[in-house]
Amino acid sequence: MLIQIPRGTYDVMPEDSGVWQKIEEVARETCALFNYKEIRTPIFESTDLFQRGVGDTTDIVQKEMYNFTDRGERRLTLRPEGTASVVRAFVEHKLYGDPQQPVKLYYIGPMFRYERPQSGRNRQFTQFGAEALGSKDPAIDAEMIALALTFYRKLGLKKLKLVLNSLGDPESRKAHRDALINHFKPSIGEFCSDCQERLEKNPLRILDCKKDHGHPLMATAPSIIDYLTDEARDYFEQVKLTLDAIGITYELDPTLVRGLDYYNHTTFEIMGATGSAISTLAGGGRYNGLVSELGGPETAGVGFALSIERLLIALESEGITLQTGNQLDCYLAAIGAEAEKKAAVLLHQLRQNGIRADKDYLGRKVKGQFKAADREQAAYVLVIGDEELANGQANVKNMTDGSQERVAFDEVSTYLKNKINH
RNA sequence: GCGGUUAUGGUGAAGUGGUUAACACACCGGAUUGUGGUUCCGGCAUGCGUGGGUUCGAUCCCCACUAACCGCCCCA
Repeated sequence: MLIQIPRGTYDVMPEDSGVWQKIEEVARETCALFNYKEIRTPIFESTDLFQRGVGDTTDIVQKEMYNFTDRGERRLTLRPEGTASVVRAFVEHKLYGDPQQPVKLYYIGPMFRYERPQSGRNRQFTQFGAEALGSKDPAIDAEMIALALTFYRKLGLKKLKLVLNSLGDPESRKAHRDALINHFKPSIGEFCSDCQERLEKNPLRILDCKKDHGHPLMATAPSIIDYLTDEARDYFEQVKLTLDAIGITYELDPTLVRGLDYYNHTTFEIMGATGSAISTLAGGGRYNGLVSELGGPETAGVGFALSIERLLIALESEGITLQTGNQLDCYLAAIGAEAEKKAAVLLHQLRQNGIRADKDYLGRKVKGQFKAADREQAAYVLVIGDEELANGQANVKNMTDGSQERVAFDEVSTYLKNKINH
């Protein structure tokens, strides 16, 4: 039996890789615009990093990690997300001592979670994320959001919705958590089994439940907003004011909870238009305790991550086709053995002059060579036969309008360079 | 981890318990002895996800497995 690709993974085939390259290019462009520098960290890390960073009680750590032991008995994990690694590197390389503060970083790369695959959910998926470490200015929370939105808009997405919430500082969170437990506990028997479990583990999640969302206690549940300390409330106000000032609209959702333990204060999600149930394109927020949790000095941090796979779904459902520009400039069609030799030489010359060129290697007839040129969307076809060899000129055909011209072999490169703009 | 649907060539898909598994697109060749995107003609699955079983015989019936898709949970 044929060996198949592992479950939940996929190949990006040549016909699609141009789109991926384009997306990555726009991501890098956007980061340059916002002055974020790339960081590349390993694809696997110590299991401990994620247990401590992401949080031991999260679903990610409890059931979705790809863990393995290497030959040296080290406990390692394929990274399920990017922030923990970035913070680890930040601490390990003592970037908190860098004169350039805050430290603004981005990454693009594969992440791994053991999950049941479905639309927009894979076991290996690709995240583009950014992190700003070392500043607790609410304006940088807004910058993070602006970066993600700018990236999406550059790609042409229009149907975007920003959802915003604040989880407050640890003090606020604790007060709210206690309030939730008190609110639901007396009648928890009326809720689904999942919610009963959530009561002690993570009462916030009860508010997310789809089964019980009609229960009267849902509407009257205490909102985190009411439990924010003055300081946390003021911080959140500043974030909103900054967003208002730069014209970014948002929707407040006090039930917006993120799945990773490290979040506090601002959390946000960007939703997009997708055909199916999953519409969260990006998620992020502030994680002020994480750096010290991982052994660094008390350092503030904000970040987001977005999935390229989900972005592709959103692009498709908005009917956007990215321009990739992988077309060939020139295809050489040769007739006869002598012409074949000449074509090989010309081909090399064209390429050295920066012209994307190719020729036939299957001994096809002229017609077949033209078909091949057509498939490659070649802008020009250079025909070389006995006649051309005799007078030292190639027959250059413009494939768009069908016109043909004779051009001396020596001038072909210059001729084509003038016609092609890239 | 749970539930539903599905699995035939490069692609989309029809089909039957029994000699050659429709059709369309794509591809290859020819008509057009040196010119693509139009037209016409021809070629193109010893094979119907994998492994078992029932049967004289299975792509079609039964079981298991695997995978994909959709939903739940959760998330990007």
